[in-house]
Amino acid sequence: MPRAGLTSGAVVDAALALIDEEGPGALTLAAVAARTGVAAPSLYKHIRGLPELRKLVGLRVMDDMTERLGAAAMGRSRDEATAALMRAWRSYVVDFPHRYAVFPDNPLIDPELVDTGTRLMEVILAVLRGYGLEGAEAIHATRCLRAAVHGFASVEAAGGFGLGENLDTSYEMLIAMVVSGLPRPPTP
Amino acid sequence: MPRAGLTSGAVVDAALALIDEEGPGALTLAAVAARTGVAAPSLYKHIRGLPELRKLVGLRVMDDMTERLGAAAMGRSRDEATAALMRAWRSYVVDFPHRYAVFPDNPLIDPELVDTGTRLMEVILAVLRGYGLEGAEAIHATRCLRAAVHGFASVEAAGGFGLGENLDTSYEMLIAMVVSGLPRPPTP
DNA sequence: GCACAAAGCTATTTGCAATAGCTTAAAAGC
DNA sequence: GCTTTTAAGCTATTGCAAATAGCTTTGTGC
Repeated sequence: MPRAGLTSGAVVDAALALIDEEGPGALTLAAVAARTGVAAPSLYKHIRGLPELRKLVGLRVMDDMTERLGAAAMGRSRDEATAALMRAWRSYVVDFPHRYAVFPDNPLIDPELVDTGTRLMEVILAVLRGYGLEGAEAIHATRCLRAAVHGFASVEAAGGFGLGENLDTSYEMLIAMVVSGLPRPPTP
Repeated sequence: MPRAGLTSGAVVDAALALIDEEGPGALTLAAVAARTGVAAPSLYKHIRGLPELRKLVGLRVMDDMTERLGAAAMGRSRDEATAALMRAWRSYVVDFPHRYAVFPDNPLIDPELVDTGTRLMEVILAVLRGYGLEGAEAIHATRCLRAAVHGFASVEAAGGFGLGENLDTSYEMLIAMVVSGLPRPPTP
């Protein structure tokens, strides 16, 4: 029997493809094994089990988002940067609706996620530093931005907005809310 | 063997107690059966299966929240009502953190949830009507409010806010953002 | 060319949801 | 007050997916 040449990265790839195609509920070891052309127990040579696979998938999603958000904020500052960041966040959800559902719940608590989660949070903090926000005020503002953006994204990813009104319009209103609601220390 | 005298309501009660005590992951038919003093297959006399039980639990959570939110908004209007509504929403999460995690993803899409979901949405719409908001603008504003409030609540319920800063302060900032960002037609 | 680590396999166990089909408690009718 | 019937409960069984144990094979390094 020829060797499949799997790596844990390839297992995560297959898991993501599965999630994209059939939703988070389709992520089973049996399905991943079938897709990678291997028997289910063989996966344990690369991952410790389903919980770890979920964690690895979550890490990949966070990394991808960090890259996108960083690119969007790059070269902009203040309101421009905030709006670009928020639009990039949602665009990830629009591009990969199922993937967003496996975004880890508490990346800042779980020790195995805290590094990656912090890196993502740093992108937000960097944008807010453009307003001169530091310390506690920056934390509160980050939480507000995160809550608004994640709330919209998670509802949209779940298909939870019922009525037919344009979602872009709603989101632009949310962006305006956040932007105008950020504390504004005097510009020197 | 004495009869347990179960009803579907009692099954949902047991499910909620389990979720409160051990988290959403602990909701299994086996556990519910043990708690109600009945063999697992007996539960099927009252519920169609685990998916239905989850749905019933979700409905109860939505109903409870609707009651709380309605009571909070009662007798207030405009900014007062909006702030009270938002505080009541979060207070539910603080009181029942695990329960919030089983709040249905898309209550406005699923035909079996749409009535209850609409009733909840009506509470928000009623508050926004106090600003003279109608039609599309009311929909967009409702989505923003919902996104902000649900985003904060779901992150907090999952224990996802890492740093030690005071959460009440963060939330008051979010309330201020939303309140000041709502469209304001001229008061007659 | 051989030794050994790693990648793969089959077989098995465990936990839970779900179905089938039987038994008996309790309420409704006479 | 006895019978009839409905529905609440049971045990036994099936099916599925994760996980573990232990064997086999492939490929690399010496």
